[in-house]
Amino acid sequence: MTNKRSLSEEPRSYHHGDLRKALLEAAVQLIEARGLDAVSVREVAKMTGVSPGAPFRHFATRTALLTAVAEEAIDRLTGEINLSLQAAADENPLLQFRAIGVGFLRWVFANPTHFQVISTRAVINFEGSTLRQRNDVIRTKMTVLMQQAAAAGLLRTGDVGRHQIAARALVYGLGRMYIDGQFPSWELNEREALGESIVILDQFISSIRA
Amino acid sequence: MTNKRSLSEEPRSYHHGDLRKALLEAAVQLIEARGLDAVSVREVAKMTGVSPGAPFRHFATRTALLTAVAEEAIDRLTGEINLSLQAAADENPLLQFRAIGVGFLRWVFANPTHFQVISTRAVINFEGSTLRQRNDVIRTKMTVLMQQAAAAGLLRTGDVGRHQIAARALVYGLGRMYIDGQFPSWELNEREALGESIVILDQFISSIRA
DNA sequence: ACCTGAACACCGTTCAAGT
DNA sequence: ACCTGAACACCGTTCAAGT
Repeated sequence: MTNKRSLSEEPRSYHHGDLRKALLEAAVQLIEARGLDAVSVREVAKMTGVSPGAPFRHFATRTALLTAVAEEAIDRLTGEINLSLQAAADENPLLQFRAIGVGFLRWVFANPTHFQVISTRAVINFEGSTLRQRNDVIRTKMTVLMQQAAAAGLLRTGDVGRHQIAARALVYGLGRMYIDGQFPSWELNEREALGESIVILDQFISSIRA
Repeated sequence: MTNKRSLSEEPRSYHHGDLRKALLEAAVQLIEARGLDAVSVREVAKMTGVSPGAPFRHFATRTALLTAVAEEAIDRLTGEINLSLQAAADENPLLQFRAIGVGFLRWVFANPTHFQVISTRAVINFEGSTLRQRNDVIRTKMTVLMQQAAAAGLLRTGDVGRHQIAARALVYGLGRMYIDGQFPSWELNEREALGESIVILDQFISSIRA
């Protein structure tokens, strides 16, 4: 808040100190308030008090702006998953694997619009960013835990790699069904949705457990 | 093709005979060729050879146009599922339930952009259309089959309703992961994706079978 | 170095006027 | 009844010009 403006003047000039950051914050606000489609570079510029062309000094395209939002978002998602993993640090590998799913679901249901930004490829530049690598960190953890679970004889039958994809598709599907508005169809209101989703995950975990 | 134009004239006038249909076809072409975001009412009008305002005589908004596309799409999806169900007519309820999933996956992997139109609520008017009812037809079938499977002692433990949601979330998640470009992460190329997805579904079905 | 503000080629949507 | 074509208020993006 208190930076480069040399003296006590109104914040009316074109010095934000950190326009980049201000633009990202405005974009997040706009997503939260009016949805992903409502995010226009011009509106974000207006909210930040700069001219329509100014954001392009910091983000080459609208996609680049939203990709930056997605990178922030995936960091927070990873954080939530790590919290959940820590809380399960003393459990067996299968329950740690489950904890990843729980962390994912918690974050998605608490931050639906951020999940939308991460998961909707049309709106971000997944490859030309750090998103793939950040995603891979989580996936690698899942793989390791699944293999440990198999090695420890915790799993029933079936292919381990496919159990892993199934688990991923299950929680991803639950999250997408939520943001795609498919839960009302299933006679679940949104308040129960997270709890139900965790129960469903647990039932899946049970069904693959030895 | 041969209708209201009274005599042999160039099709240059504003009589398409069925402009509504022509607009829908153009929209589908555009989605197929350049993706959902590329669908603008103006472009669809241009492809059909009419003025920018003409489509609004048939579809009140861009959303209404895409909702009509979605209604067509869900009919084809239902058709594919029914085909799959017929092929499994002699099987037990659990395998018929599986057949719904297989039909869904087949259709999604063959028509990814149509699936995107159906599933992306932001772009269509789900409630103000017949989409919910058409969706309910399939869901009701799933519910009936699941209950029959339970009654016939075909299921292992767990809550039947939750197995049903899990199955739905699993195939929905696989479909969305596909159109969201998440399969490369899982070291699956797109050609193998359908086959793998069916194997994963089968593994899930196995895990809930008695 | 960073931002302004005009400009360009697009949008969705409306509506008087034409046939 | 159905379509045209101009108009309005928006877009994303570029770029000379200002500070």
